[in-house]
Amino acid sequence: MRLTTKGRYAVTAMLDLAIHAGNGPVSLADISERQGISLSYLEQLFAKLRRNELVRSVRGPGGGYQLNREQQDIDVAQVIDAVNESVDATGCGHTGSCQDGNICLTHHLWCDLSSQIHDFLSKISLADLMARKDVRSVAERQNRGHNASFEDSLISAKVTV
Amino acid sequence: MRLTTKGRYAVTAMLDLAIHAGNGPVSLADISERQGISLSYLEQLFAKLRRNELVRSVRGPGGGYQLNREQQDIDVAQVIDAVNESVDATGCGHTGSCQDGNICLTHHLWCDLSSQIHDFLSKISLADLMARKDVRSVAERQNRGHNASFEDSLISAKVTV
DNA sequence: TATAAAGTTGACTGTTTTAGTTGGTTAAAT
DNA sequence: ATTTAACCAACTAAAACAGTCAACTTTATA
Ligand code: FES
Ligand code: FES
Repeated sequence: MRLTTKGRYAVTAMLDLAIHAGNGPVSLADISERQGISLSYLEQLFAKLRRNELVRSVRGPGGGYQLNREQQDIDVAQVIDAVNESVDATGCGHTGSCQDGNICLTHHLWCDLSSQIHDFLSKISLADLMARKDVRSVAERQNRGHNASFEDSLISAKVTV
Repeated sequence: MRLTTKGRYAVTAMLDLAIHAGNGPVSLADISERQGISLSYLEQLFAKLRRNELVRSVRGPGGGYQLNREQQDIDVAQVIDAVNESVDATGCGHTGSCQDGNICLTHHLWCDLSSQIHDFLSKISLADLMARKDVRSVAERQNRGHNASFEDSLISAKVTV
């Protein structure tokens, strides 16, 4: 199993997208600056997120990305799966064959663990994360010194630029 | 976070050790053959397991490794930690500083996930695994064609070779 | 219509980790 | 003395990770 910066970046970026939704599309350049993630790396990640239909893109000036579903309908497991191709703790991809075709001694343990992790992550939506106090305070900090504050972006929702 | 074959091998090997305990020390060569794990790789893993006092070694002919505690006092989390140095899902090592010194947007999420995984794995001991039907049947299969059957090894416990 | 902002794509790179291998050296039992 | 097996250190091939770079397409707007 691998949960590295790739998956973490993806979730962080999606959360950033959720937080700054309402002002039209969010550009990767903005996310890059706010979250400190390489722009080119974000491009790779969003290519996968788009293929998995978690985001949609708007090209051209003023373009960027938007969530393709409601915030409560996107959970963390989906995001990680999209960039990571599975949060699987088994060595056999659930086929039960890492002992020259046979099941190994600990196969069921890793199956259990996998579903444990997946359950936990799939119960957390972007909306849930948005509601957390710690997330909101970090988001506010990140917006200080930028074009718009967090409060602004909440208030000015739907106002065309 | 990383849970790869390294951690899986370690748990599998420890479980093999637990299953074949009672006949005196178990050699890495036996584990290697039964579990299909490279002998040299096992040596590296057991060096770490020994440093973490999960196993003790007996050198010389007839030597090998033994569990250093009761089976119910060794849990899966301890084994993985020993070879992996932490099952940590955060990018900052719990220090809260992967945003140039500051806490990132998703820090708490990864902290929660880390403790979730650790909790799950630390509640499973080698004794628990031994008791599982799927483990016992795999162990029996692995012992067919070898020097001693699983039943034998249970019965002939304490009988010096 | 020209320009610039943005997404899209592919190839490329340095580093780290994995999963080993090779080749020895001790320690203990026969 | 020989054999068995743990111990140890250095090395390696392959993969994954994290990121860069360059070229291209689409589209808003001046
Ligand atoms: S992990 Fe599935 S067979 Fe080993
Ligand atoms: S994961 Fe801890 S600060 Fe980002």
